[in-house]
This record gives sequence, structure tokens and C-alpha cells, in this order.
Amino acid sequence: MQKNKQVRTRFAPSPTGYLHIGGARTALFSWLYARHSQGKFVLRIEDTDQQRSTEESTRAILDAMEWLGLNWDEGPYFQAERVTIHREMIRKLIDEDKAYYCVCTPEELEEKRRRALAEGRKPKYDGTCRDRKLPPSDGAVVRFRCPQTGTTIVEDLIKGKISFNNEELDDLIIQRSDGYPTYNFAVVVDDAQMNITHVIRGDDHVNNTPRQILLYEALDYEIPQFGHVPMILGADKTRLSKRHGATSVMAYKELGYLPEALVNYLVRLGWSHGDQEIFALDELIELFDLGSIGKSAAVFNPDKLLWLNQHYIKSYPEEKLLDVLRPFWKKSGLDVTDSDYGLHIVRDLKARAKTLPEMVESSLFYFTDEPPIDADAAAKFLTPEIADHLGAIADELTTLSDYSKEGIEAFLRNLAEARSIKLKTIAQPLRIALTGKTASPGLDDIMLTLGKERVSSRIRRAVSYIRNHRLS
RNA sequence: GGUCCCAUCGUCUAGUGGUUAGGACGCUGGCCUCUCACGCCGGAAGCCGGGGUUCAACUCCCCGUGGGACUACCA
Repeated sequence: MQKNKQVRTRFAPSPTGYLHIGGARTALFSWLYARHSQGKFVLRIEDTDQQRSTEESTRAILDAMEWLGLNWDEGPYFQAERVTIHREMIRKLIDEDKAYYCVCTPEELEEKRRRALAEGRKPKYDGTCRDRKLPPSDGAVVRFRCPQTGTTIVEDLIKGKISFNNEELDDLIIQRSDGYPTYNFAVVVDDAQMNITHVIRGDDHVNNTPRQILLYEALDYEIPQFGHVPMILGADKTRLSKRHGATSVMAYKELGYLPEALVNYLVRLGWSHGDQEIFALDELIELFDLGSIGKSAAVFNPDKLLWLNQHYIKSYPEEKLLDVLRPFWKKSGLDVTDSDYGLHIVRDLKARAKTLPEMVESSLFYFTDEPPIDADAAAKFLTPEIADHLGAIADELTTLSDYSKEGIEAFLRNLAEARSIKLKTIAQPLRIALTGKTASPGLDDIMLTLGKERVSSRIRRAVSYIRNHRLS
């Protein structure tokens, strides 16, 4: 075992799309383990598939990593830039007779596979070219001569011991006919040469692991530790995909989720620490361990993520919340230049929103002198007999010297008492006068944020609204 | 089909042979209250099935069943 070696983990996405929820969690686990162990976290882009890899995808993945706060110590390395190294190692294997050229065509192989399946045999490569000692040629691939006897044991950090009979393994292609190495080969060479000590990846890779171990041995590399993390499923227990809703990390940013919420959600999907649900990042780094990752697949639960988002919104520092809110306000055509006003709004609203756009939506009344008055609400609460009370509030407000939350609260109560009515009686009408709606932050909060002037004019507007609609 | 993995409330999970099976989301009853939230208190809801092992199994073993992954010149 590599006892005193520095821990080195990596995240190795292929740039064929955005960073999705599943990949993000794997990256998070890998990152946390490196940080917890004071090791290094390496980012490597697996772009050996020339057809499907794009630069936009690479950019998108990097952006998402940054948004989540998963900073890397080395890289990004690009696998495609390392083909010279890969070819060198392939050369070595051929020279040692551990690999060989194969000229079977994809069509022939497909046909054999079909026939094997139809006859109920296992569809593995039949070894046609295994001992033909073929020279290199155009269109030939290179296959690894996989040991056909014995067993290969994977000591998985998460799943425990997994054993495979080598006879189940066939001679996998390590170099394609276009001269590029395949994933299973490149990943071994790169992980080994980058001194990765812990390969943490999705458990869709477990069946690749024994062949990779055999490759490590053939190349005389030290074998790293493996940890295969379970998949994330959709509500119907099938692999998470677009039809289960947003699966891209950046989509959640756009939907108004906080990175802290997504990280907290993702880490608890599979990993746990007793009954604790809320984890700050530094706490996670301190507590995280691979042993506490569960073995079974988990269903993605949008409701719980929403709850966490709400939690982080209400406990976010107000200045920070104001900052992340700005782009969302901008989308609604609002530019909050008065930071003091913005901070007041944030304070009023932070306990009442699950997402950022939701918060923007409920903040709209702060930004217009004439918030649209909900007709049903007006019909119910803006009655003729209320007009007088409202007018009185506006009038007496001018004499209120202690315009603080407590002062306003007392003012309203005293006024109600003086007029022999319940505060309840004027609360809703006043709320509608100020916001146009029946649901809002507390009256004292809104009035404080809005300021005396806005409050007075909105009340007078409501009074004339009543006159126009009810007393005509 | 073959290989491999997995299995506690609807969902995420704690549990590590003896517990009234705990927490969280969601659902729900109530409290707080100027509305809506927040918060607080309570409730319904679970060990896939069958065999063993054991004085005792959610926990260990086996077999079913169910789900998932892989089975590419994708990663």
C-alpha cells in the first residue's frame, strides 16, 4: 500500500456535454477526499473521442466546477495531447507480446457477436488474430492479450471485495484503427503516470476495473485504490436523464439555486454523517470519508434540494445574497443601484423564498410606485368603511418620529386601539395598499423598507382606489 | 443471455446481533401571528420474500425476487 504517499485524486470527464448532476457528485467526492487528506485534486479531460469531444463542453464543465467551488490543483490535462505517451506504451506491450495487431473488421465482429448471442453464448472476442503475429497495417487495431485464467480481485473502497474470473474478460482493443488509444487504455496510463492514488468514479466503471488492473500489471504500474460511487437515478429509478428535469449543474444556477445548496444536497445523496443534514464546506472537508458512502443507487429528489436552497437563502449573508440576486433582477429589467434599499428588501424576503427568481418575483412591489392591485383582494379588503382608517394612517404617520420597526409596530397598534378596531381589521387592507397583494413580509418590515413617503402615497392611492371603485 | 453490483418509511439516510427501528425532505394536525413565510410541537408512513446460523436477527450465511451497471474501434 502507498502508506506515506500523498493522496492524489482526479476527476476525468469526457467533454461531450455539460457537467451533469451525477458527474458533479463524483467530482465532489473526489475533491472532498483530496481536500480531507490534504492531497491533490487533478482535473483531466478525456477527449480521445475526436468525434464527440468539443471545446464548448470543456468550457461548460470547467465553469460548472468553478461555480460549485471544486478547484483543482493540477490541470486541466487533455488526454488527446498525450497520445504520444499512450502509443509508446502500446508499442511496449506489443514488443513484449502482451498486445497484438488485429485485422478483424467491425462488420465481422458484429456478425460474430450477433451469432453468439443468438446461440446463447457469451459475445466475447474469439481470438482470431491473437496468435497470428500480424504486422502493423492500415486499419488494424491493437488488442491487449488478456490473461484467460485466474481471478482478478478489486478491493473497492466503497463496495468491498469484488472478484472476476479472468476467462470472462476478452482481449479489449487498446488502440483504434485511427491510431488513437481507447479509454480503458488511456485512463490506465494517465492515472498511473499522474500518480493517482485513489480512483474515485461512477460505479458504471466497475466492470472495466479488472481489465484495467490487468493492464496496470502488464505495464508494470503500481495499482491505485478504487472507489466506485453508486449511480444517481430519476424518480422512476432509471438512470437520471433530461426527462427527469434539469440534470445540468449550470441549469440549477440559472434556476436560482445556490452552489452551497447543490453541494450540500449532492454530498448527502450517498454519503452521510449520522443524522446531520446541513454541512458547511469546511465541515465537509473535515468529516468526509469514503467509508461512509452508501453502496446503493440513490434517487434524485428535487424537493429536498429545494428545501436546502431555501435554507441557504435564509441563512446567506445579506450582502452576498444581494449580489447573487442582481443578475436575476436584471432579467426582470431591474437594476438595483441603491444597495441600502436592496439590502432592506433582501432582509424582508430572505425567509420567504425557495429560489432566487421566486425572491425577485415577490420583490416587484418594492420597485413600482403603483403596484398592480389584485382585484379579488381589493374586493374583499378595500371596502368603503376601511378608507377612513387608511386615511388616518397616512395622516398620523406624518407625526411619527420613531420610524423604526418597533416604532411602526407600536404606531399601528396604538392607532388601531385609538380607533377601537383590531389590528387585524386594517392589516390586510394596508398590506394591499402597500403591495397590491394579500401575502407579503410583515407590515412593519415593508413600511420600514419603503420609507414614509412611499408608504403615504401608496395609502392615499388605495384610498382613492376605494372612492373610485366603491363610492361612485 | 452472460458478468458484476445493490436492497431500512414515497424519497435521502442512521443502524453494525438484544433499539418503543432514529433523523431529514415531502404529506399532515396544531401553536405562533397583521397575511405569507420562517420557527416550534405532534401525527401517519419502513426493515423485499423464504430458508438457515444463534438464546436472540433489520443486522451474519444461502436461495429467490426486484432494481441497476457493463457486455463498443464511447467514456
